[in-house]
Amino acid sequence: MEDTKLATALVRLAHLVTRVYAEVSKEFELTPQQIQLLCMLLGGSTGMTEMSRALGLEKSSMTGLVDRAERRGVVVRVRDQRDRRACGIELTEQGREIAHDAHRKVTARVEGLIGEIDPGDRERLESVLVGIVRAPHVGRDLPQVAL
Amino acid sequence: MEDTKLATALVRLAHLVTRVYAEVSKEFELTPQQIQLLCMLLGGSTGMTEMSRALGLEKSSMTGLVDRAERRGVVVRVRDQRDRRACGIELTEQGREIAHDAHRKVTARVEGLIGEIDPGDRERLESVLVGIVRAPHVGRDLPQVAL
DNA sequence: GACTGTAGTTCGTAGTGCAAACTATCGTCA
DNA sequence: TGACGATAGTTTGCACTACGAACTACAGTC
Repeated sequence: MEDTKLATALVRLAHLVTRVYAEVSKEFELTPQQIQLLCMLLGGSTGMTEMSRALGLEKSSMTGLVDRAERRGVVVRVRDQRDRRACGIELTEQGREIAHDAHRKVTARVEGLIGEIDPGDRERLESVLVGIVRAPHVGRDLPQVAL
Repeated sequence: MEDTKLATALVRLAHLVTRVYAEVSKEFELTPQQIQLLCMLLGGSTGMTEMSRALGLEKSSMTGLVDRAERRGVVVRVRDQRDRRACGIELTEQGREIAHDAHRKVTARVEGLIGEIDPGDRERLESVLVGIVRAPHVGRDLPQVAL
């Protein structure tokens, strides 16, 4: 009988946030994965391999993801001059706008989920969560500008 | 410049939990959706429509999900005697075991993520999170035995 | 210049999720 | 009783996600 209530609440909360994410994505007629890609790119453009590590995907999965995002005009592949095998993924103007808007909307709605809470509780929650999210075994492969 | 740090941390947490969920699912050679279905059924068997509402899916999506779960021998469809259109979804013995194990593993690993925190903080957090997860605009369509 | 490693892509497969159209049954009301 | 609208599930076609294995093309090295 471990103390499992907190973990359970966190899991449920995560599911909730995932739904918010999905709903916001739909507003832009993009998938959550595509939106995540865009938000990640706000932290700067990267190559396919690096991005696939950041997203926790096989690189073969990246190809399709970027293909579809490119078809929608939100990113472009830019051939690397020094290494002609590699290419960078970059946001288009439209992609950047969407990324910002989506980021704003998601955080706003998640704030809405949280609702009114005691400022002290908020701070405590914040520090605990930031601690979790920054944990070493976690951070390695984790996004910089996640969302 | 709203206070967005907490929301951002929550979004990242959601992504983390999603990964944990995916990793645990893989240990059972099932998909996260299938595991979620099983965990939900721990709260009692239901019909397709009710479950689709609980999972936030169209009922047409449920058909396939249950088909595949049934093929893997973790659930069965049981024709309703009173209403011959309807059918209940029930866990098989194997399904129930997997559901319990997966539930345990997920909560254990999420507990691991949380790490050491002050017992007072823990209680505080618990009550805050439970409050959020139970919020009215949320609970309506939400799982009972979520995870 | 051959060799090994790395960056991305291609292909086949399984699964997710939707919307629209459909089947079968239920409950009601005339 | 028999027509009718509502409800429970299924089917179909589509777009997307994700994987692993095999592949192409280039890079760096010995």
